[in-house]
Amino acid sequence: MPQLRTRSEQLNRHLRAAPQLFERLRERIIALDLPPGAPLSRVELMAEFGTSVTPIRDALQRLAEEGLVEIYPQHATVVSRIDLAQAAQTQFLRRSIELEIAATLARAADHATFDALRAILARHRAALNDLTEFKRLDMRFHQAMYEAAGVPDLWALVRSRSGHIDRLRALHLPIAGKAKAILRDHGRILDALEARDTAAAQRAVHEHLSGTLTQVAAIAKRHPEYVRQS
Amino acid sequence: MPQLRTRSEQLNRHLRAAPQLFERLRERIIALDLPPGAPLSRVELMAEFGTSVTPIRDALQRLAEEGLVEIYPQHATVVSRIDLAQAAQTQFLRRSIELEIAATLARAADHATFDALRAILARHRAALNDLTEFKRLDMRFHQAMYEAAGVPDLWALVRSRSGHIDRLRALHLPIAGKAKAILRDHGRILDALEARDTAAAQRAVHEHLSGTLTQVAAIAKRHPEYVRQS
DNA sequence: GCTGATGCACTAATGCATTAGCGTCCCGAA
DNA sequence: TTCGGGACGCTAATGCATTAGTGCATCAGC
Repeated sequence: MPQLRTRSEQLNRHLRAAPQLFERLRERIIALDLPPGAPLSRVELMAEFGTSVTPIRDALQRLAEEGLVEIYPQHATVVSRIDLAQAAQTQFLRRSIELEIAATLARAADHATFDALRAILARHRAALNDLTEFKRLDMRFHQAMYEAAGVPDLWALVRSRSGHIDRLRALHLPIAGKAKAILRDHGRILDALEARDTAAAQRAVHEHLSGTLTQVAAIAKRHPEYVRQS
Repeated sequence: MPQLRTRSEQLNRHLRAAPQLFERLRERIIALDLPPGAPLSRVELMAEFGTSVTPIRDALQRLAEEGLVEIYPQHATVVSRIDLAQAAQTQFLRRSIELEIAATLARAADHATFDALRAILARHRAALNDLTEFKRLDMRFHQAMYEAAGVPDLWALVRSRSGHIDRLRALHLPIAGKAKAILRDHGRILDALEARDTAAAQRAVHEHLSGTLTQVAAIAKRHPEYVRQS
């Protein structure tokens, strides 16, 4: 993780062009506002953001490292198609980490940790009808487990690799009862952790993270132009 | 993972300046040829590699994303100190993934996979006295497991995050019998996988990956100037 | 008269703008 | 169907603006 060293760097970070461009483009790609296959013309981006090519190049290179854009040197830069293999590997990654986090917390988490997680879960339950807040607290719950297990950077890692999965989620149809299932899963995980039952906690994590990508086949058929043929 | 699209890109990739600079600098940092704290002056690098600042800037930014250099804007760019917290998190990451890989392979690997792993292990045993080949085959064994489990990109991910650990390894004293312990561990893992004994395979993986960072405290005391004070 | 602090100017290094060079793809003609 | 020319746009080079750190000079206080 690049840390912020000086006070002025903290102030300037949001003034620097390239990171801002990266974030804004990333959001638009993940929201499918920039759909897979869309060309990313540097001259258009120059006009839109009022910068020169250098910050744009930097942002596009970072996006390419996350797999969200593909740069064909000397030819073009386009939004990448959704790579189901990459999405599956990221899901494997996340499941691996969170299973191990569950084992760690079941063994060694203290009361303050459980209190913090319960507090998040309570707020999460209260946000059942506020979709953006619900999503935020969903992530917050997982992030808190990463931090409690001493691996906060791995949360950032998983997030940074989730571009393809996030785009699949954006194509998901809203499923009735999905939110309640999430709350139920989080509650089960927490109960098992507090009971120091490693196996139960891992089962709950496994189940929680297995349901996410059930519709992929249907999505791939509904939007073949969005999915990489491989 | 950025994939190579066109034939000529594959050819030119090794001609492009920035990736070459990145690789060479990375090797020198990991080998401690460029020790923590060493300044990376653009003008010196320009003179040394015969390019302009743009490829150098690209390479340094990629190194910064991997945590191997720290860029203080308008001031300096230096090789980062070894971050023990980051190293521990990377080790957690690797252990998490390989435990899950072990579960996957114990459940579903076929004979061809085991044959391939046994072949690598045999060559590995034969390379007991060739250090560089031994290290190469060590990595090859793990990489083969990632590939067999269907997550080849996660191997690249772990590798790319291993900079701090690799530098710790470079400071390790050679331990008598270390190589034989590695071979024994790999053999145990493979035996358990072939016996479809998930628990035993995971125990073997856990033990194999636990011994790596035993000397950290001693190293931090021997080379305090190399380690980030946190 | 001496010591310490404050302020200003200078140096150095990065981010960004601008420009040149060159490879790739497309399209039309043979 | 194949080959060549041209447009497109990505990489690299060069120059400029901004900013952090440093050192010296000046001034106030003892």
